[in-house]
Amino acid sequence: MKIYNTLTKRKEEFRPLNDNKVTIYACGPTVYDFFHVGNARVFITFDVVRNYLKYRGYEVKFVQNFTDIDDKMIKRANEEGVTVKELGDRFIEEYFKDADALNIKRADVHPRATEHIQDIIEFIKVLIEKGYAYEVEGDVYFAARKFPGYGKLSGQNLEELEAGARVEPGEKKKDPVDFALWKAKKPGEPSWPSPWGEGRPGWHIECSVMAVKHLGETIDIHGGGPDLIFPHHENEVAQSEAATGKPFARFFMHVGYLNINNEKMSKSLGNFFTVREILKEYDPEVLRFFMLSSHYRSPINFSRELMEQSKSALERLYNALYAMEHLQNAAPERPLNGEEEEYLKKQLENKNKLIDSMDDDFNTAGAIAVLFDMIREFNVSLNENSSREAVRKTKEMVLELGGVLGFFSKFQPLLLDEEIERKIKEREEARKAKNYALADKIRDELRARGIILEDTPAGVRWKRV
RNA sequence: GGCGGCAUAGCCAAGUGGUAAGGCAGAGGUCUGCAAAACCUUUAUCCCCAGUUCGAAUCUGGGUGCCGCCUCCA
Repeated sequence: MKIYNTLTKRKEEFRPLNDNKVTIYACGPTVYDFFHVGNARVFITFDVVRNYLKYRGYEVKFVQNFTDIDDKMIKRANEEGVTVKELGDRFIEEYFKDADALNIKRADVHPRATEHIQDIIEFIKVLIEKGYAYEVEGDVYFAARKFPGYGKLSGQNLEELEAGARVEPGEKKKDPVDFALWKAKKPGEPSWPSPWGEGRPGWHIECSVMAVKHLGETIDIHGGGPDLIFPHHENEVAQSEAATGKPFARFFMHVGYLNINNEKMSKSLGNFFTVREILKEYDPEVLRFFMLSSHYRSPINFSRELMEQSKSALERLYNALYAMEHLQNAAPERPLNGEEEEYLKKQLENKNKLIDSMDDDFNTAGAIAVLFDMIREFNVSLNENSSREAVRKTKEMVLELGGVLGFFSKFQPLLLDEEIERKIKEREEARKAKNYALADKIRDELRARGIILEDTPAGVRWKRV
């Protein structure tokens, strides 16, 4: 399979470093607030990457961190009158609520920066020993110029960077392009003891340290949002490779921006949506569908109109699934006939098409299109006279492939409620007796309870809203 | 100023040399007690210009437009 690598700016054939084991580190959220739809895009993308690699037979170890100490954390904690620790605990909990709703599976490890302070200190010590970092009055900086490959990820060179770089008041860098590994304590900030005095880690160092600790010195895939390319990932590469002398990440994957009205989402523009807000109005799976209906590297525009489109499209998929469920009960149990053999062969070709799409740098948009091809094929080819076997196999296939994309989590094929079952029968009686007033009343009643009835030539069929 | 990306139907979106997938919306039709679902039909020469080629949405050059990074940001 091929993956686009930000390091080389090309699609490259992906092979893990160690036989079939894949290590992935994705930069997670800073836990000072609910996460927004832009974050969600990254999390959903990596969820699919991970699912798909597993589906293709790889053994995946996936790590996603929580940044729980930085300027934003400190600022927000002060505003809310809580400790940084309390703030982090709270929004990690909230992260999981939203992530679970979106059917984003837990990482194998969710390391927190504050739980790796000792590792961070050790790492910085190594950098100082090797001459890549220096201490100034309790701060420690990485000397970017000492690392020969600095700029290779973002395609910047030091001269250009220097022109745009700035030195914050209070910073004691020797060179504007240097960046902080350790920051001396300021009044009112949480701090930890270190060889350079009380202080806290800089932002970039945590990811290097935690990636190396949990996944090893060279990881297969590293990624995150597009704005992490520079400086975050650039700095990670420099630190890590300076310390270990080994390539840090073999593949860098960066997700495209999620824009609002074609503009980058930002708080100052007031076009900022948290997932929590969106989920009040839309099913989480609609949001996931929306995200995956474009390629992960393309910028996408978030809007209500597009959410509505996604909602309708997803519904078409679910309709087919419920139709399969219905046929699986209604269709006769008998061996496949020639036509059905042919049909399944076509569906198998579709499945391979879907895999080809995904093999090509996780082309989820292409994969979704194939899903629609599959259900059209089903709608056209199978009915209540078809072999149950053909229906069952179709359903398994669609569920399996949709599952890789994280869809169909709310597909509930069983009608568990006896009362509803009774109502459906009652309505059938009424219809036979041409008592349509009663029949429609029952249908409305059930609709209000989330069950939609559809009359088909093969009898009544139901689905959930 | 430096670096990079994008431009495909009303909307969204695949396709990166062989004659335009898929979804949403619209129109017409079939089926139907009604409704829904489904199916059928219908809607594009791919921003513009020039070039390479037997052949280009796909490659090259130029132009136009939009966006992003270079500073905390997913």
